[in-house]
Amino acid sequence: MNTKDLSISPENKKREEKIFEEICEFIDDKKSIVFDAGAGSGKTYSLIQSLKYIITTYGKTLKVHNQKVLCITYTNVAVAEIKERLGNTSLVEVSTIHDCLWVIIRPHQKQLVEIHKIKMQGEIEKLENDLSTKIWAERYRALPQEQQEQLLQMMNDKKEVYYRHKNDNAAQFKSSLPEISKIFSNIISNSNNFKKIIDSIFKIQKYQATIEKIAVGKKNFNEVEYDARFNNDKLENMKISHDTLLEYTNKIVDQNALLKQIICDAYPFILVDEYQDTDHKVVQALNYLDEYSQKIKHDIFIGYYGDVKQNIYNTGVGSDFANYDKNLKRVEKSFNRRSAEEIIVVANKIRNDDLKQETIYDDFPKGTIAFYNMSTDKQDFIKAHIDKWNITGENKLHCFELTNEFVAKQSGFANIYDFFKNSTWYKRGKNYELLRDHILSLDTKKLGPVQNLLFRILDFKSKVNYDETMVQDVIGKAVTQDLTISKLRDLIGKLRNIKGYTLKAYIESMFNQYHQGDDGYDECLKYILDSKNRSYIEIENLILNKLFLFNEHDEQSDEYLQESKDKVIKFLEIDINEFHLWYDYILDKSTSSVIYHTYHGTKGLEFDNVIIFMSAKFGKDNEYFSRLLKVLSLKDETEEKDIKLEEARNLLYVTVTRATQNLSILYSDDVSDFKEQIENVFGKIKYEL
DNA sequence: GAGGGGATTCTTTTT
DNA sequence: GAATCCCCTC
Repeated sequence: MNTKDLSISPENKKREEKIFEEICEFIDDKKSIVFDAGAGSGKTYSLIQSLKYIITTYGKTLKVHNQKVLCITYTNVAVAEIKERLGNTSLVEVSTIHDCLWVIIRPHQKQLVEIHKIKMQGEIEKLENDLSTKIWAERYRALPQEQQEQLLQMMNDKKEVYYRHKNDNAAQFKSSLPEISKIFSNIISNSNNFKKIIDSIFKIQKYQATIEKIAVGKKNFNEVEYDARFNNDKLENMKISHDTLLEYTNKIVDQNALLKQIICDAYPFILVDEYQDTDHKVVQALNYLDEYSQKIKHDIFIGYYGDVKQNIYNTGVGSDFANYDKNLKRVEKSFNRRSAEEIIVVANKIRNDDLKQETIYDDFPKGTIAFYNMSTDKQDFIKAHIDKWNITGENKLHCFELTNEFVAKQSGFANIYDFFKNSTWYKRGKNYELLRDHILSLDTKKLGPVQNLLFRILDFKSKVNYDETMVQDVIGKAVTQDLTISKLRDLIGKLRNIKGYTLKAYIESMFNQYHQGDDGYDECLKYILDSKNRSYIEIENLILNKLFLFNEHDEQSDEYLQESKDKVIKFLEIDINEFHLWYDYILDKSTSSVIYHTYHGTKGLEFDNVIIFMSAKFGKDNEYFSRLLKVLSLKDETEEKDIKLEEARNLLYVTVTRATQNLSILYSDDVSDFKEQIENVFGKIKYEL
């Protein structure tokens, strides 16, 4: 939808300007605000506008005092977008919350280490408490003291064996620890509980040792480090992750008056993008700052830009925001610049607060919205809509699914997804959580190691015939020695000669032409693969090792070995077109006229034609959406704040407001209990196409 | 048929 | 890593 040609009445223009003026006044008065703007209202535009106003009005003063405007966002993508839209300026520091906080607190190592110590002491207490209260530690508790100590001693001796066999099946695990199985048969009989107990004890030991090392001032233990790469703390190694960074910041800012003053002096203007997604702790820390700045009469301006109803992750403050600073001034923007009237009306009903949007345009084309309830085949449903909405490669259809697995499968690479999902590595413990990022992340840096290798090959394959810069890149990096023109031509010919209808064939073809000492070809392979492997079988083994035989200590049975090998070969023999679809998905450049997304992944985006596939359940919750539909049109949920309900409502709001022109929802489960509720919001339910 | 223990199965997203 | 499913034993 191109909104450039649409017209806005002078009256609406004036009203919109007035909202901006209101913000400017609060900026001038250093009165902190929360700017609530619904979906499609141009919230980011207002944020940029505010930043520009601050620069033009206060730029000189800021420069003189060596001060800056701080703009914090939730994601790196948002940082990039704001930087681009804002243009070049040294007066504004745009950064993610975590980066920014770390820069601020990092120099205060003395205090940080102290906080870190207290944190570990707290963790030890928690673990000890678990051991003395939790059911899984019942049998450990029942042991007399000296036996507990004996177990501890024995396990410390067997530490290596323990970790080596921890992931074996229960019988094997037990037999790897024969003495324990004999003396402590009662405890180890439930191996899962046993592991929990031992892990807790080991963790306590580690923390105690680290506290000790801090006390004696051991090298490497006088500094806390923030490691953004992992999601878990490694407290014993003085490493913290995202959440703990916020926790420490919160403590340090609260405790340290001087630091508060330094921040207030350095950043008299702080703008927070998508405030509803920021963590409780961040809002709390900012709150401390605001209060403190008033106390010392160095008023600062904090602007929270966002929309409570678009809080779809349970990590953000969301509607709890209202509980923090009751003195915030509220600015609302109720114009919509995105969608057709029909969609705005429904969206207004879904968000059950008092923010009601209206279109800013006089002549936005008519749209459609429909709620279907039937158990039709999804493909038939899509086909019907392709006709109805004149879907083509230019006018695409965007379908929303709840899970990544569905998206992957609908997008045409089910076999690839299933291969990784069913591999041993991704089934092991917490690795399961990495599956999504490793296969589907649009940020190629986040792909798994195997996926990354395949991606490199596919990237080369897709570019070698069309993209001269790619070829030059490969060749350029590759050829250190001088090649004659004819040899260079040979080399390019060879690279373009790599072919195959499966990855297996393609990789084989890649190595078939390889002879040691080949002019440049070896260097090319090195550049493409970023590995030393120079035969198909080595690649096959690499995948096998990463996904099935990763634990070098494991002695695997022959059957397991054979089975795994077969899986890898079958994987590499998948039609290469499936890999192309995967590749296109990763790069977000699918040529298909039907594109799939997860609900959550569409946040911030907009599409002309949208189908939302919905069912009662989501994840482990069998009534995730049916529960919401039951009360959909009811104004008040105040009886008691229902977090799950709120989350589902926000998610529905976000998805519905993505559509600009045409929207159909297909709900596939029974609606007989809440027909009226649905029809109050979406109009008559349709039972056939 | 109860309960103990093992195996299998999962949601979304970001830092 | 927690919840649930599933199987075995008494």
